[in-house]
Amino acid sequence: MYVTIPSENPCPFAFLPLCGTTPPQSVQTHLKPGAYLFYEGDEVEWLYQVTSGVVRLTRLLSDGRRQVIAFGYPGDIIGFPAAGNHHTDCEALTDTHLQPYKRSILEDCESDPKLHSALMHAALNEISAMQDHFMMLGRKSANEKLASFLCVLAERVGTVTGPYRSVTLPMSRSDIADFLGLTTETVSRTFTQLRNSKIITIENIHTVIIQRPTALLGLSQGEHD
Amino acid sequence: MYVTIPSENPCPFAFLPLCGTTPPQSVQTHLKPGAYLFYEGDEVEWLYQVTSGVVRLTRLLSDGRRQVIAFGYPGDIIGFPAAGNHHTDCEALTDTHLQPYKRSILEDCESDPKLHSALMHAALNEISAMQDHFMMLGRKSANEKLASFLCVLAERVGTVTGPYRSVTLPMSRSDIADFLGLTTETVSRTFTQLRNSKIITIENIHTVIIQRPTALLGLSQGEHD
DNA sequence: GCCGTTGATTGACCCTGATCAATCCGCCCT
DNA sequence: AGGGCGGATTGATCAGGGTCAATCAACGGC
Repeated sequence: MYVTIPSENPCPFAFLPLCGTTPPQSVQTHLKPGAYLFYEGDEVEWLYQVTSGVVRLTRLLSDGRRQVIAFGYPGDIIGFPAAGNHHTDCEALTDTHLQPYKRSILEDCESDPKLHSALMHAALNEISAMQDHFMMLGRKSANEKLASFLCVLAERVGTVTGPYRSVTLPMSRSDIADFLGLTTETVSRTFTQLRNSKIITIENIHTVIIQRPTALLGLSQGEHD
Repeated sequence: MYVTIPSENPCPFAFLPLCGTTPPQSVQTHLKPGAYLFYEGDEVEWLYQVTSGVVRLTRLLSDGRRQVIAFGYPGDIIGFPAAGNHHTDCEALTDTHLQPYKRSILEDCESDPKLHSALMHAALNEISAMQDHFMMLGRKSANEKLASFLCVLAERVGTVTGPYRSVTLPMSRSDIADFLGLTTETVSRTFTQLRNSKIITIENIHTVIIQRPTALLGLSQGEHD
């Protein structure tokens, strides 16, 4: 999941299970929180579609700076190889179930052309979503970043609670910070600001209720206050 | 071209012409500086490999903020579709020659499996390079950004002039700024800093000579001064 | 050759968000 | 219940880079 440009009526996200084959015994298809699925540099044998739960993809700089590349939500395909290797670490944030696909399906379009094509489209959509994310990282303020993040999450995985929509945040504040190119302190302060302006309420540390979705959307697009 | 993590001995960039077929008459394969190849929202009919010259891919926010998504240098494939459409504008910065490939080759792996596979790999490499670029946009200082940018360019398209390596910058300062998530003023000041510390000399506005490549590389990785 | 235009550079100042540090809170353990 | 731990919040301060504005330089047109 990337922070793409949110809109009032985005095309509804389509969770498309690519394939219903039963996974081979040899592959991990369930992860407990904190478990790693792969590390940067590992050879790619499998791609995965997240079927439930959330994973986090990260990349590290030698001096310890970290960038969260993406969060993997149900429907997302993760593990695209470059030169045959993983270029991020992948850790489960919650109990996660995965549907594995052999990497060879990317290279070989004979054996399962339909799946091959589906993975190709997933890769192309990935590129487009990442382009939107560039805009967010390079050009948006802290306010806009967090507002955009919450909008996208609400759209993707928000649940309706009474008259409002609530969002569960399985990741830590520093995960959010490293995703948006901020510090944990700034993320925390920005949450507080949003709470003070009554745009959100913070039910608990992992649950946010969006009180004024239109205001949040406005903020995400650069309107002030 | 993205700003990937530079290293002392990067794998040499391979300019792989994907295919030698003569282009169909109907497609633009040559662009003059300032000419647009496509706009955001256009339907994708063709992908292109840049064979000579440089193009610029941009995305605009409704309020005018701009992000340069990538520069297209010889060897780069541009025009990957998402939902069938272009998601950036593409303008030529110099005289540019292009090798077009029918978009259908992405969807259909029957007619030209080799080319299909080559385009798939280009898309996968694109994803990986973009991940590196995330790190740069989200986590690097202005100094590091510009140093990284120059390192990558020197590696990719630098030419040897006497004992030094020089780089041609066909794009404007504000193109560089919008690529790195900075302002033109900051880009300009950072160039001046690099010049003052004798790491580069600025031959003219579009040509930089790298006097101390190791120092530049160090800066790009976060060493101070 | 001279101006006008456009992009680049430089300067002065300010503001957002980083940094450093001090609680605070929730949770687990005994 | 009490204590300890890690993450979150809040506060105080600072600085990197943005903003606004004033030259400067290159180039094209006449």
